[in-house]
Amino acid sequence: MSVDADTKARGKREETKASNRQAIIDAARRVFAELGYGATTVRDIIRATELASGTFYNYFKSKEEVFQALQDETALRVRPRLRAERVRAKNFEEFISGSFRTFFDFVKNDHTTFATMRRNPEMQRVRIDTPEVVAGFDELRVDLEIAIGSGVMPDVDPDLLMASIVGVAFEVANHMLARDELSVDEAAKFATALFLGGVRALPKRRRG
Amino acid sequence: MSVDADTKARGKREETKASNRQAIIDAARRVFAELGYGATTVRDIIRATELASGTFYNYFKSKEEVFQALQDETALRVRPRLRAERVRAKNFEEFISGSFRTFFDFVKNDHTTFATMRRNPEMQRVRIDTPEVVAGFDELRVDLEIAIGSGVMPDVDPDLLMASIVGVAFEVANHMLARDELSVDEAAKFATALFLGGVRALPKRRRG
Amino acid sequence: MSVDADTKARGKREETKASNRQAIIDAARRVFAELGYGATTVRDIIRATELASGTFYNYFKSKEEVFQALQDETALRVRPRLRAERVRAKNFEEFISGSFRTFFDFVKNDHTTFATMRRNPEMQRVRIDTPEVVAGFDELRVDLEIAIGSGVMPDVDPDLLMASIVGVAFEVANHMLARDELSVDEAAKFATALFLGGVRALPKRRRG
Amino acid sequence: MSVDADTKARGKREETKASNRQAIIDAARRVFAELGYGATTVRDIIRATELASGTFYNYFKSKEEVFQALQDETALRVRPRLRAERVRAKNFEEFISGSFRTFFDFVKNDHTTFATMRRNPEMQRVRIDTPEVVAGFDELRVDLEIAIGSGVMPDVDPDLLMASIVGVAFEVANHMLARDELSVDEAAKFATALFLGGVRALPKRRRG
DNA sequence: CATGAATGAGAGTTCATTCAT
DNA sequence: GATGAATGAACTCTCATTCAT
Repeated sequence: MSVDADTKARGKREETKASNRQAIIDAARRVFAELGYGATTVRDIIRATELASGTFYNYFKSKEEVFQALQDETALRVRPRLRAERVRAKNFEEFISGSFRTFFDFVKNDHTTFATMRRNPEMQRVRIDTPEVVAGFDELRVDLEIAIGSGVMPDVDPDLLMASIVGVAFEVANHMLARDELSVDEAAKFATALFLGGVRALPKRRRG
Repeated sequence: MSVDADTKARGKREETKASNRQAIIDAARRVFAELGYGATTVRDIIRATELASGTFYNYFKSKEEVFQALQDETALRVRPRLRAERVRAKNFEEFISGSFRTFFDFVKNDHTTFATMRRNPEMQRVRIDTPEVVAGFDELRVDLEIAIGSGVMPDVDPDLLMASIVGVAFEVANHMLARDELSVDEAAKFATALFLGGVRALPKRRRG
Repeated sequence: MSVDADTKARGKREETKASNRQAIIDAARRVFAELGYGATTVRDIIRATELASGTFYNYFKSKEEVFQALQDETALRVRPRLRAERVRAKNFEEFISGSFRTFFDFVKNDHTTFATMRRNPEMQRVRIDTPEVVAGFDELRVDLEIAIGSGVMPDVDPDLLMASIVGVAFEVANHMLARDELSVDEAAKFATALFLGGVRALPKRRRG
Repeated sequence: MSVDADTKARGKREETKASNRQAIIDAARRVFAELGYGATTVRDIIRATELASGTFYNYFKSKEEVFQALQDETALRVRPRLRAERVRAKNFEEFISGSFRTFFDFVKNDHTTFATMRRNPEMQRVRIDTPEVVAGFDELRVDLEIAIGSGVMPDVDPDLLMASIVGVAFEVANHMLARDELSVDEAAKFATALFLGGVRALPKRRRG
């Protein structure tokens, strides 16, 4: 067998492998969105693929692991966009406005993923933040600290500001999905105005 | 056996009946806080009481139901306080500041319940909102609408404002629990300032 | 409900409980005998009872545990008989002869149990000694030591003598079951003669 | 590439083929010794080699088959030694003494194999005799019959004598491994004396 | 012939729920 | 109304085996 053939063989194998992994993640995304995290079983996920039950375990150890992979994948898809937006920002308004607009845009267009975080059959809203998601929060906090350091923003508590932005982002996104007539633009304008007006009024940090 | 004893016995029994229900709820609160909602089983809950497994079903139909009862109990404990605070408010500042202060105060002192929303064994943050909790959000929205109607507050979108308040409240509460040195007072001051400053800047509602 | 009724209720319950446990052990005995230890699954055992699958786990944690219970039950049934025989013995001949006869008798009449130790579908012989069985070996060793101490038997190594008796007992029993024409009496006579003749020739113990 | 290299490659390949089989058997021996027969899976065995899972099936059909191959290999290593010892024997004493000594010697020095028969995770002793091992027993029986035929030994039941010898051999070997201070020599002396003394006392065979 | 991912039967086990006591 | 064992559907996961590469 020539090197070429070998390479091709390897290529085919790894291709299948990657596509199977993706198939499982995609199925998981759909099923989580439909049933909610708690009610979903590993069986539900494989049933939603064309793979055999055992195959799931070649890729993930458990429901938790595939969920995490799913959240991480999502986070890794949004985070660069958000970062780019913040880096490009020339002032605080652009920083805030770009962030919210990008996030709401993503939520509107990647409905399924975000829905996972929201619904289950018992009508309870569930939100789970995986480490990768939390890392995205952290990135925001760091950028806020930089903005404070460079004088673009007043010296407020970056932790609490980050928390507030995240809280507003998720809750408003939720309402946007629930109320169809609310556009990305309106949602972003609302959240941006709240923070532009609010930040000026925030207490300056104690120096510890 | 005297009539007194009989009466006492009857009284005792009804007391037991009520206290069994409470015992289950209390056990559920502890177990949910320890294991997280998803990992908790009905068995775990009864094991944490002195009752037999069958007894559970004299009071609740399922894990979902007891969880709901638990959340409802909590919500019913906070909601009147929050309502009272808002009713007593003579202006928008008192409205906002009283709400946040009351909520953060509750979170700090009723740690366990709020923890349920945060912990699970995989270090992920989980938040579940039951209908009763959502009803509390609704109450806030209604009060916001009243405040807008009476001119105490500018005519902003009450849905989005409510969502923002809720988002900030939960996220900042989370940070308060994570960062021990952050006091209820500081947290409340931060959130209050954000909204006092922010609301003025919010876009006025379109008339539809 | 009167105390009587209470007692009766309790009685019925515990009766069922005990009989279920016994039903599982009996089924296990049959199934192990037929399939051998290795090939037997917990499911095979419950299928051989009229109980539901989950019920098994109210009584035993695993195949190992039920097997042990089974072996122990057996050992506890034979050991007293063997002990009685040895205690009744007025000399070494009666000691040995009574032991072998009792053991072979038991094997012949409790065919099923002993078979468990012998066959599995791959034609391999399997023997598993649980702690309770080993305890029976120990009892024999202690009785041998007593016999040596009282001068009834020469001062040979009781460990090795016990091991030899056990080895001969199991192997000869095996052959007795394989060869139908071999009677308990013949088997016992053979083994007894071997040890009566052999013990005299054994090396005396080194004094350490 | 020269003819030499080609030849070498071919030789290497066949060598590999043979050595793969041996590698599997060796791995099986180690794994069985560690986990016991029942708990060992084919996966455990291949994991203990450097081969891929599919490769296993080029050499063996199942766990049973590799176990059998392993036992056979072992039996084939001991049986010729035992046979040689018995053939060389000039009288009954040498016959018996040589057999036990050889067996105990083997057990002491090939610890691992014998351990398979003894250990399992639950502290129970397990003994499994494969057909090849049983064939070794048979060889002994045939040699006993020859010895009887040639008048070297009294006319006792060769089946039962063989069974007794095997029983004593395995049990005493077990004790030898458990009690470190017991030497091969002492064990062999004990077993030999038992049978030398015992055989004289054994009942003569009925003529059927 | 080696590889190692896919397969899917089936083992072990859990658990909400029922129901005789 | 309390009890707790029985139930059995359904889940998680393993593993021998196959087969495309």
